[in-house]
Amino acid sequence: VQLTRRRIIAAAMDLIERDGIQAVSMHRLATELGCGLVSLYSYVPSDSALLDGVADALMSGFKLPPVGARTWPEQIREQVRAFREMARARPRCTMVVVNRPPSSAGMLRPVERALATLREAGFCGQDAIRIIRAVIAYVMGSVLGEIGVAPGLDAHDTEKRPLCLRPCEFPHLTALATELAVSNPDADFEFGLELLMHSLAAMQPTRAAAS
Amino acid sequence: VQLTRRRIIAAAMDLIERDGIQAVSMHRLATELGCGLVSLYSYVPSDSALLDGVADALMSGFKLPPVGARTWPEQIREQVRAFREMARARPRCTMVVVNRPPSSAGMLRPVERALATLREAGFCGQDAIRIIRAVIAYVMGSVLGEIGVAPGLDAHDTEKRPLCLRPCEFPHLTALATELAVSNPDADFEFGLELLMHSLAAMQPTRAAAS
DNA sequence: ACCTGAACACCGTTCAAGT
DNA sequence: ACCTGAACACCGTTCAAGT
Repeated sequence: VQLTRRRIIAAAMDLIERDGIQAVSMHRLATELGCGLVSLYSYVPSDSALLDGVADALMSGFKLPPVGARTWPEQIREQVRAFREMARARPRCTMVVVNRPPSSAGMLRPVERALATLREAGFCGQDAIRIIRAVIAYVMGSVLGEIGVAPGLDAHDTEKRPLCLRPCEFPHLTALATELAVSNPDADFEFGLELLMHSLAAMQPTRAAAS
Repeated sequence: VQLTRRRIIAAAMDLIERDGIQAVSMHRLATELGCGLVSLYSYVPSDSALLDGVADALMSGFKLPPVGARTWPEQIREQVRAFREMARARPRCTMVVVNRPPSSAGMLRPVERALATLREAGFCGQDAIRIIRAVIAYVMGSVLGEIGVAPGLDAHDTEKRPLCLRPCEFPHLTALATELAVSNPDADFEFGLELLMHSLAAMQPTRAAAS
């Protein structure tokens, strides 16, 4: 079985998803792959480069939804939903992406696509960039809140005690405890997405003349 | 000089802000404080608890803007801007907060305040929660994108090469390279915030009857 | 009883010694 | 020339040995 950069990164992704990011290390990865520790360094120059590779691999495997004959707001919505689906399917690997600056072409492909969608809809470059940045911020923050808080993703499975609050200091939070406990991540995500999309739809430029 | 949990966490925050999160460790913290390594463990039970303490201390020090006689949208805006100011003042410590579930009362105080603002404005508990979650997602994502990408915040000062892209594969991104290079974080942040607030203002409930 | 030095099992990375 | 075992300087945490 030949050692490859591809194989190393795939093993790292499996390990991250199985045991958490804390469990990943060069030593562990080497034993997992049954190869010498030092051999890894000829394919992956460092720890940090390994995580860049994981982020790139994950985002490259992320299939953008087909363009089809949809309106631009629906195209944006679909793309954002697809990203969130990936986050739910591979939460721990996605956290690596979220915490890493875009360091490779694979991570920018969805941005390019969104840019194309918005330019085609008639937005100028400046507006398209701003819109994408806002949407990315919302999506990243949602994913962070949704899966970053999930149990076991942090170190040591810290038993999350319910963190009981003094009602006198937190009257509203304690009053809404039951509403806060039952959460519907899908509905919450769609709600915030609609807030953004509703304002964006109102911003839609009048399409220049013909074609 | 008495050793205190307070002093330990303050030293950790200084160290994080000065040398980055990667540089923080129990060993290093002990030498920084001039105390024995093991002494730390009587005040901070673990590595992870230390970071929880940092997150809590930072958020507890975060001064909410006074309520004054503003409208609720302006109150929300001000609170969100205040958080972002803190993020800009202490970027590395803020990244700790962003990557950690709300683990203490200090981190929930701003949420309580926002909940009060929205309830007073006439929103029901469910709506208030959803709104806050959406706003938090946007703010967290913005901060993550804005300061998480900043140089030197990651490990080893990875020389950020400009990541040049092939124009044939990324026509829009390369065409907009100059627009992407000059970024105005304040304006970008406000733009996205207004997208949210604009939709929220349209959602404002008709205030029930009197008083 | 209390505090902590030395120790343990890890980690990323390097380098010289092997083939 | 190439690959890698052993080594180095770290890390979090523990425990028994000191006061």
